[in-house]
Amino acid sequence: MNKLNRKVEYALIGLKHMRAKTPGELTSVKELSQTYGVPFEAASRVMQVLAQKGVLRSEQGAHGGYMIARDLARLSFHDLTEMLLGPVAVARCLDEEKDAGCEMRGTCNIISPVTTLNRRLLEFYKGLSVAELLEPRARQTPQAAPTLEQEVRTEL
Amino acid sequence: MNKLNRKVEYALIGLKHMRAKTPGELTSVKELSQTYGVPFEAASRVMQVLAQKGVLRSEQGAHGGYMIARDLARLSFHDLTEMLLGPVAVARCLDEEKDAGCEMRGTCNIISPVTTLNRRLLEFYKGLSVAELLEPRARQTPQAAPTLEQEVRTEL
DNA sequence: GTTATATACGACAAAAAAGATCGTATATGA
DNA sequence: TCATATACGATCTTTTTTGTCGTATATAAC
Repeated sequence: MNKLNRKVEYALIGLKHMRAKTPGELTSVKELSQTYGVPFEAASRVMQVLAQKGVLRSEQGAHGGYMIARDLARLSFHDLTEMLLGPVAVARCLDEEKDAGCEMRGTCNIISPVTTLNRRLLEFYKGLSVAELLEPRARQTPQAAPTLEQEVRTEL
Repeated sequence: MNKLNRKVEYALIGLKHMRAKTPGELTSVKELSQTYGVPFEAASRVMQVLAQKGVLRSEQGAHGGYMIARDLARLSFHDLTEMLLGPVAVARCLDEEKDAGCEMRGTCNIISPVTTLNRRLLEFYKGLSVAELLEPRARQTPQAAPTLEQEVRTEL
C-alpha cells in the first residue's frame, strides 16, 4: 500500500546524484543508468518530465544532460509525486479523472474517512521537502527557508 | 502510489458500521456484504484477522457476527495497516521478510532518503487514530485520551 | 555537412501485485 | 439436525505497475 513508486525512486536517485555535482555540471541519463543500474528508458522518461516541469534543465546534443534548476528546499515531496504520478488520491473516487463512477455510490459509508485520510496525507507530503529527504541533517519546510535551529538537528 | 488497500477499506467500512450500533450488538459479514456491496469472502477474511488481533470479538453460530472489542481511539492507523498488510515499507529493501536482496546493493545512493521517508510516514500513521479517521470531529492521538480542546474542533 | 550522442514521446509487452473466489471445516442457536 | 455463522488454505483472475521497442528531433564535435 505504501510502496514507493519506481518513477519517484528514479527521480530521487537522479536528484541526489546531481546535487553532489558542481553547479552547471551536467548528468546524462546514461551516466545514471550505468552508475546505479536503473533502466535507461524508464529513468529517461522521468528526467524528461522533471525538465518539462522546471525542476531540471536539459541540454541536448553531444555532452548534453540534465542539471538541477530549482531550489529543492522549495520543492515538496507532494510536488514531486504529483508531477510524476498525478494527484494524490487514496481512492479512485477522489481522483476526478480516473473515477469511472464508484459502483457503491449511495451506500458507501466511508467517503468521509477516506477524504480525511487523503487530506492528512496531502498535508504530510506538502510539508516534506525533497531537500530534507535527500539531506536528513536539516529539517526544512517547503516554501520556507530553514531556520538555524532546524539546521542543527542530527541525522536519524 | 498512495492508493488505499482494499483490505483496509473493508476494515474501515466494517468498523464504521459497527461503531454506529449499540454496544453488544453483532454485525455479520453477510450484513456488511449486502449493505455495502463488498465481496463476502474478502471482507470475511479481514474481519477474521481483526478478531484474531483483538480489535473485534467474534461470535460463531446462527445470529453470530462481530463487534468492536477495543477502543478505536487507542488504535492507530499504523496498527490497523500492520495487522492487515504487514510492516510499512516504502521499499522492498526495508522489509526484511520480503527483501530478496536488492540488486543495486553497494551502488544505491538513496537508502538514506528512503529510510527517512519510511520513518516519517510511520510517525504519521502512528499519530493518526482510527477513531479520528472515522469521526473527523475529534482529533485524537492514539494511546492518549482526547482533550476537551481537541474534541471541540469542527469537521473538515 | 555528417556523425555521434543526447533528449522526446507514442505504443506495446512483460512482470508483479492486488483482489476475488472456491472448497471445506467448525461452531452453535433455533 | 438444520440453517447460519465464522475459520482458513489454495487458486484463479484482474488490475496495476514497470520495462522495452521504435522512431523522431536537437545539437555539439569533427
